[in-house]
Amino acid sequence: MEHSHKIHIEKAVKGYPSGEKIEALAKFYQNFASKRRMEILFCLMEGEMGVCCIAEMLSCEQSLISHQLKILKEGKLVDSRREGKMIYYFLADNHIKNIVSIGFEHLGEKNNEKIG
Amino acid sequence: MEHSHKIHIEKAVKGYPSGEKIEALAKFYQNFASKRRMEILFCLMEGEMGVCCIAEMLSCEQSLISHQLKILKEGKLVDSRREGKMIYYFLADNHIKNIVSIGFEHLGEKNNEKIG
DNA sequence: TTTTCATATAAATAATTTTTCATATGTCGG
DNA sequence: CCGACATATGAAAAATTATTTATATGAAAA
Repeated sequence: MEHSHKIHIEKAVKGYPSGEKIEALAKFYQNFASKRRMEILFCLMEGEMGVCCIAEMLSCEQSLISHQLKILKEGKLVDSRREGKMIYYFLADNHIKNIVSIGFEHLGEKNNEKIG
Repeated sequence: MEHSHKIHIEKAVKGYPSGEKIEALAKFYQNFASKRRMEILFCLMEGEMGVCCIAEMLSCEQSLISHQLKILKEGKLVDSRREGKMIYYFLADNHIKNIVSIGFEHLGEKNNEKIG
């Protein structure tokens, strides 16, 4: 569980997946494919946060954030809990953080135009 | 270089990135966020392939494939080389394969509704 | 129970993306 | 050079997604 990802990866790519799987995968990545949602995900990286707080941080309308949170929740990237009137959202699992980070790493490397 | 991704990940997530970086990241993931493009990427997983061959495999128009390949190329996910009249496309680097695979893994785990 | 605050939702509009269709470009064989 | 094939491209149409606006829901406080 602590060894390199490589092993899993090799396995995952074997063969040509079904149309359904490919579609699901594209849909999954769609969640990460908007600036707004990515910003929301970054807000939640440090821990849970209420809707209006997110809206403030990103200086945009509450209903917009609600809409995007709904998408993220349907995609199981985030989950929420209620506490009084407030509803706190949080990342659904560590994978999400990792996936964001791997993209981040990738862009970093591209920008550094690595020589090695 | 062969040890777990974890270390990089932790580092990558520290702090709140600039709007530009977040936008770039979202744009990067956008490449993976369409069924069509994901299919193309899977076509190229095994090796390079010509445009018309991809179009045949995915049974859709050549110009559609060209358009999508252009997007993928601009995003540096793929690159191409000419050989006579044909133009062969291939994945730009291993990262791409890995990112697809990690999403794949993730969906797999979700579907298995892991207990552990 | 009325008001207020936090959030959700529905419907309309705006913006973006995907697909198609027609045509252009580049390469090869003759 | 010409015709045929592989690919690219531009512009219009179709489809999808994001944003706004207005309103609804639900919990708490008065």
